[in-house]
Formats: sequence, C-alpha cells, structure tokens
Amino acid sequence: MANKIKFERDEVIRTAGQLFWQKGFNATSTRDLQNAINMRPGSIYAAFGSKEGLYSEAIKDYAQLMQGQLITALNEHESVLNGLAAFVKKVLIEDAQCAPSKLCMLVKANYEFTEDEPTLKLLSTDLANKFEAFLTAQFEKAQQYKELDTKTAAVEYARYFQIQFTGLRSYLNRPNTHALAGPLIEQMFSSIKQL
Amino acid sequence: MANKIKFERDEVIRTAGQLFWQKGFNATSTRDLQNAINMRPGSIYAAFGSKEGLYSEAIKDYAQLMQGQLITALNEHESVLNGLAAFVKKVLIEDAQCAPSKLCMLVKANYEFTEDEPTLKLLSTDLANKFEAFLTAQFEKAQQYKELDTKTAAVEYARYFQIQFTGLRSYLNRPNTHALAGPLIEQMFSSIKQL
DNA sequence: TTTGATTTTGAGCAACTGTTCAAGTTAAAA
DNA sequence: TTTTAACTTGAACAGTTGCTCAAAATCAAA
Repeated sequence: MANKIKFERDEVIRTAGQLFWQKGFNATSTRDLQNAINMRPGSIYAAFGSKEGLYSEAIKDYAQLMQGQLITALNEHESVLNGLAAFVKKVLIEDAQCAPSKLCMLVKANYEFTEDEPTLKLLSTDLANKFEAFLTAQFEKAQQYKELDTKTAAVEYARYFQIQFTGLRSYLNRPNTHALAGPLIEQMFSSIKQL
Repeated sequence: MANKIKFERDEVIRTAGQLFWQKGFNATSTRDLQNAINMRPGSIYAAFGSKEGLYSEAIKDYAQLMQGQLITALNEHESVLNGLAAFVKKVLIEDAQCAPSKLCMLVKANYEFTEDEPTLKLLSTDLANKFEAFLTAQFEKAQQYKELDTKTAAVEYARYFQIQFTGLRSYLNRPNTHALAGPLIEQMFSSIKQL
C-alpha cells in the first residue's frame, strides 16, 4: 500500500562515502552528493535527515569496511603480525591507486572536525577508539602465540601500530613517495618487534 | 603624500593563521577573518589579494615559526638528538595547552587540500619538503657528531622522524591522551636510535 | 479500477560565501 | 591651506550553501 524505495541504501552510502573520503566533509557540497548518488534533495533528506546524517552513515560504513579488510588479512595468515603486515601492504600499496584518498577517512575526520562540530568529532573519536580496542585484541593474540614479548602491554603495541600507520599514510600522501612504501612498511614492522 | 597603513602586517598574518590553524582553510570564512583581524574586506583584499593569499602568508609564517623553534631548541643543546627531543616536548607538552590545535598546520593542510586546490596543495607540499631538507641536515650533523650510525642515510632518519612526529601528534589529538605524551616521546627517540 | 499511503521531484528559500568598488578618510607634500 | 595619492570603509553583488515542501508519481491493497 505504498510507493517503494528506488535506491539501494548501502550502495548510496558507499558512493557518498567515497566523495566524503576524497574531499572531506566541508568541501563536499550537497549538490556534489546529489550528482554522485543520483538522488534529489527531498529523497536524501527523507532517508538521512541531513548532510551530517549521511556523513555519519558513510564513516561508520568506512570503519566497518576497514575492519572487515583487516579481519580478512588476519584470516589469511597464521601469524598475527604477518596478517597485520598484509593488511598494511594492501591498504598502502594495492589500494593506493584506486582509493579516493591515500589517507584514512577516520584520521581525516579527526583532522577536520573541531569543537564546533561536536557530533562528528565525537563519532570519529569513538570509531578510532573501537578500532584501537580491536587492534589491542589482535596484539594480545600475537602475545599468546609468542610472536611478541609480553613485557610491553598489548594496548601499547596497538598505540604504536596506529602511530606508525597514521604517520606512514600521511607521509605517503606526499607526491613521489610511492616507491618508499615497501621499505617503510618493513621498517615499521621491524620496529614493532623491537618494542 | 598618502594615508598610512594602519595595521601591523605580521601581526595580522599571525592572528589569521591562528584561526586557519584551528579551523582549517574551508571552515574559516572571510567574516571570521574580518572579525579576528579587525579589518574590512576592502583592506584585506588590497593587502592580500584573496582568502588564498592570506592563507598562503599564514602557512608560510607558521612554517618559519616552527623552524625557528626547532633552531632555538637545537642551539640550547649540545646534542642534536637532545635538541630534537626538546623541540618535540615543547610542541607536544608545553604548547599543547595554548596552541590553536594539537595538530601541525602543515600536515592539516596536507590532509585538507586535494587536486581541486592545486596552489595550496603545492604550497603545503613544498613547505613540508623544505622542512624535511632542514631535518636531514640536522641528522647529518648528528652523524658527524657520532650520535647516530651512518649505515642509515640521514634522509631516512628525517623521514622516520616525520612519520613518528606526525603519527604521534595525530594520536595525541584524541581526547584523554595527554598523559601518554611523555612516554610516547621517549619511545619515539629510542626507536630512532635503534634505526 | 479505485484508493491512499508512501516516495520522488525540483523549484525555491534564507543564510552564507568570497569578493568588489564607489565613497569617505587620512596625512604627506605643495 | 590646499592638493592629492594612498588607505579604509561597508553596502552590496552574484554565486553557493544546506535544506524545505507542495505537487507529482508510484504501487500495494481494496
């Protein structure tokens, strides 16, 4: 007894997310979004409430997608550290060409949002903390498997990993640095083992 | 034979820079700037040409200020590594409270600008490269003073330093992480020495 | 085939954006 | 004191922004 929704919600969120990831929240206009997802303002606002609402869905989707990629990489390797390295290589080398940005969308959010966008600042912080918790669990596993020393707490490994990963992505965002990706990833993991 | 300029150019650039540093380029409106520097549009555009022009001056000023702080820290310490550590501590611990942002304005620029802002993207890249060159020179000095092994090239030390520093600042931008600053800086420098 | 709840459309609003420029103000030089 | 080039002012413009809402389109149920 009604008209049916004519768009695939997940697909729309994914496409909008690609734009947001590339240009950031502020630099993405609602007209940009309308064109990208091929929806008129009325439909967008009926489905997502606001530009902020759509962005929220998009960044949550991104975080879930990333965690999914990490889980896949971990499943494909016996060693936790090898799984983590495979994930980092996939993101920084394979996906680097086709992804909307070389930077992590979560970190980009962390850079963009200040106290005058409290909702989105909080959301990005929350997603980052959840990712850290997931990483910590993985490093605990690595310690159980005797891959890493237990003198350093798992959460410290997780922090160190994120600092390395974020710093590395930021550096590789500069022009003409692609060739450095491989060696710098090696360096990253050898320094993790030395922690 | 004229009216005199009534504003201190350097002071205006500094104040505008603080706003840009805090909110980013896109989120800072020209009205925000007008209020902050207490100038009317006509004067601003006569002096700086455009919002981009003012931002350019501001980010160049920031880079120079930072390099000045680093030089000061290096002069106050016999050891290059101790000088670098003092600089990092000053930025991440002392200045962290009062600075407009916990993040580096150059890196923030690197995160914000895409190919549709080619001028500012290029400028931020250029300033980052110049900072790397300066850092490389310092690590060369550290090697000459036998503070660091010469097996690793100075430019690799400089890259590693930047990756650590950027990653660390990004991490410390998260809420409730201030207490971690000290230990993480120690960790950073012990890992540099192990490189 | 009609009904009616639901979704889609897109013109358009009010606020904000970066920027311009004619008019006013200033102060050194004549 | 007058002149005049330089600087400041702020109203206003044209374009963009996020968003609304009445009207049109849609389709399952009656």
